[in-house]
Amino acid sequence: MIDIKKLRDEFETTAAALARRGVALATLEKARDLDARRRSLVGETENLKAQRNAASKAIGKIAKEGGDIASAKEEMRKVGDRIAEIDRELAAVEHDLRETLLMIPNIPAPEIPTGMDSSANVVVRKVGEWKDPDFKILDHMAIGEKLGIFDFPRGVKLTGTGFPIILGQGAKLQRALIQYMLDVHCQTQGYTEMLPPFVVNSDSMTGTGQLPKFAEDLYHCQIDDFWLIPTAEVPVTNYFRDDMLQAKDLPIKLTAYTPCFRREAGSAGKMTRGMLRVHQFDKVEMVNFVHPDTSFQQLEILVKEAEAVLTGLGLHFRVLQLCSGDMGFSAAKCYDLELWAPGEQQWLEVSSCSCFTDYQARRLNCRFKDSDGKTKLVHTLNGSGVALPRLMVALLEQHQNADGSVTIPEVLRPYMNGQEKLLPKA
RNA sequence: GGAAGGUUGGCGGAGUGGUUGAACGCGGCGGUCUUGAAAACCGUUGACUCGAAAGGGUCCGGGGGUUCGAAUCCCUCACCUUCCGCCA
Repeated sequence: MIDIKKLRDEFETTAAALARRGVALATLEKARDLDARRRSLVGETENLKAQRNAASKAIGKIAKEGGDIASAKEEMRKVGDRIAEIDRELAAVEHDLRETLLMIPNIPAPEIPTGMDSSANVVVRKVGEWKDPDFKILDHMAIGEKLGIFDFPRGVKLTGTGFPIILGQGAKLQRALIQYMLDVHCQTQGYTEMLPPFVVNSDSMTGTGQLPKFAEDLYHCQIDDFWLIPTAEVPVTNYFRDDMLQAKDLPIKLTAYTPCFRREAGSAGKMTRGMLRVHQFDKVEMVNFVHPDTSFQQLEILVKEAEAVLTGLGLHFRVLQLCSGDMGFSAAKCYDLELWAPGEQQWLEVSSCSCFTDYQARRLNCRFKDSDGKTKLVHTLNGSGVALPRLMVALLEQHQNADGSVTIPEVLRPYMNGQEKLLPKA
């Protein structure tokens, strides 16, 4: 949620900044007007309450002295009725205002490029290198077939399309990758591991911004009003919802492995081949709670932390800075990491690292006591570190050999009983 | 699932209808002392919100109710603890 004071005091500049993300002026004007109405009602009801409080105090005194309080009580009852009336209207206005504010995305950082879609994103750097080998490159589906590590048809039988089954040495590789990534984050980057619930309530989904706007992308358990998490960001970030942190504890860096569940309602037919876009996948996520003065610096660090995973695996990738229109709803600034998939001949997004400034924290009501004694909102960041299916795709395709085997990166071998290659089935 | 008790500020913990926004302790902040630190002592210290300010309002797990007036009484929901039942 953006700061309503920004709309109050700096309407023009805020509107201009949000226009870069395609926010309609009318929405902002509605919020501004509701805010004005709200403040006027607050003034009215508070005056009456002050009056009532004073009168009640006096009534108490008179009653103690045995005086007559009947008429005063009657008068205050009327005041009470009026207060209730105003408060009802106030509650309605506040509800509308909140709903409106929840539909407004974060204000983009000034330095990010303007654009409505991915075509305006900027390649910041490429890391590692890729040279096509002198044998015919296979895509991950063909490699998976040779290795016998995927079963898509039976995934459809069990659940439906988009729920692949990973088998044997593939499953083992997946498990090794998860453990490797968590160890990188926890042992060398100062993270604390968390194993959170994979199902959360509506308050949590609202805290991180999935609700109310993106309900159709989520799986919902109606009976309990629970939601399957689309990313570990949801439970991990909500860990500190309605919390008061201390300045000396910041930054707090948490990482979690979880499965992620996404309906991908708007993406039917797009890039649905194999493992490229699925409804359930595994991911390791990093979440930072930081001091507001350091958040954009921390974002640069966070990107490097995600990159370290890919570099360690010897993979070629690029770093994109997203333009205003391509960023997630809550982000002020965002980098994507994309792995090269030679078999697909395309770049695959495996990580998105975002700085949310105070946008999430305001929704979450996550504050901290600064060293100057003031209470402030923390800034939150998160980044994938990283998503597994596409990592698996790129790894298979980049590390494939002429004989159909796939070389296992050295850093993973300790997690795979020393195994050096994935071997084709006999 | 059944029964009983509980939920108060950053933390612990008083408080059962009228100067209680809340005693007391811890922690935090400022100071005295000290070469420095610790200890001790003194002072200070809730959040949110309206207001230019003065000042006002709201908040004692969530929601609703009674009352002129509720942390205090009633209803309801959630959570925690203990006991019983069931179960991986």
